[in-house]
Amino acid sequence: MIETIATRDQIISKAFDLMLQRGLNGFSYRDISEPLGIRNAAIHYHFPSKMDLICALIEENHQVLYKNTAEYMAYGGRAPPQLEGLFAFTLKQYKIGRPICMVGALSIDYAELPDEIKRANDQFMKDTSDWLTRVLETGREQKEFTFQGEPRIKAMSILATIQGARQLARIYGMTILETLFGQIRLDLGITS
Amino acid sequence: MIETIATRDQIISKAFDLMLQRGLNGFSYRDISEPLGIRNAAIHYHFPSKMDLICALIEENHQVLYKNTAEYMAYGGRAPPQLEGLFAFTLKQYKIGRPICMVGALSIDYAELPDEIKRANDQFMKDTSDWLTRVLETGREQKEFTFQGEPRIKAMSILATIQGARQLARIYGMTILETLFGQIRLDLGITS
DNA sequence: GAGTATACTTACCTGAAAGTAAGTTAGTGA
DNA sequence: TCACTAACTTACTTTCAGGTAAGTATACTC
Repeated sequence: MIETIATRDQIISKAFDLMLQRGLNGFSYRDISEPLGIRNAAIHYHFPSKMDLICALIEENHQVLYKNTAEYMAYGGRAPPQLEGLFAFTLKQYKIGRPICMVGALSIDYAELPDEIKRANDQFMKDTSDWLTRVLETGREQKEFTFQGEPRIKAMSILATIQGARQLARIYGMTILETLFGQIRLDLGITS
Repeated sequence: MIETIATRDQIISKAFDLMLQRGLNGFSYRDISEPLGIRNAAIHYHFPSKMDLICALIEENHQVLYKNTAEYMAYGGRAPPQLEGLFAFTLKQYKIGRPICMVGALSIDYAELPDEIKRANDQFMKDTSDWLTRVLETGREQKEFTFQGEPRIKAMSILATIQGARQLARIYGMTILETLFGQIRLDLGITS
């Protein structure tokens, strides 16, 4: 009994890493079971189908994100440190072997995904862009950021840049992330 | 004999579409052979291994790009229309069922790719970023663009944004592309 | 008209993927 | 202590992936 929860958690942890390294179709049950020293059927016991597993991973993604972003996603305070928190989170994920984000991992097969996963993913995107929109609005009011156009669109643009930067980091390594975060700062008129 | 060239071209054309829809591991020989009414072995005849096919697709990507970009990639002239050419090309590709670019299709498995493919891909990225860097330099000299920092880094940042935008377009549809191109224009101080 | 190369096809192979059904074992509760 | 359940394993199935070997039809060459 006491082992069970640990096994389920180990499966999720391993699958989560694999998903954020290789994407939805880039890993198999074997890639999970072998390193954990269990059988494929043990995974099926906890997650009857692969989609059930993916659903659990999206849930896990929420958990990880909210755990890691609670500090900087808090309302109020200065905007620049909140943006820096997003950059730091992205770099940290890269460093611990999770170079792509869940949205990137899902995007290629998005059309074929079940509605449940789509909804969870859409909610995640909405939460993130809502948060960044508020940060940009706050930063503009506080005269910490300067940018043209609507905060919501600028937020999507920054998220797209980070998405793209993570893809480029597969090719060029981590420095491209730091370089492009620097450009985002410059574009926002952050001088320090 | 006369049919042969057509078959090889049909394989490349079909595989190219599939690659830019589903990525490197998102399609099989069957996905190519069935719609063309040929056998898998016919593909193996023209491309002994899948990697041979991928190499040919990268070559095809060069051809398509240079064919489509000859006008706007020409040296000289005003910078804004050249940038618009890149936006128009990206939108066109999306419309004809090629939502992701070759770099995006390869990036997820980049580490495992043979050196030949890596080199070809790196050269492609270099050509593209060199070109965009020149466009930005020209635009700044002509006082058509305003932006902070080095043109090379700003160019990478724009390419990253487009990459990310294409991913987001899988979820939100084509409008997000146009919206984010609009933001890139605003960020470059293009008012018209 | 015979030989040869090209462009395939048919018929196979091996491996791996997801998934299932039927056992097995250890703890739980009555 | 006996039935029950959770958490597995063993052993299997089906499907599909990439790949190969041997045969065949057509056209091209001498």
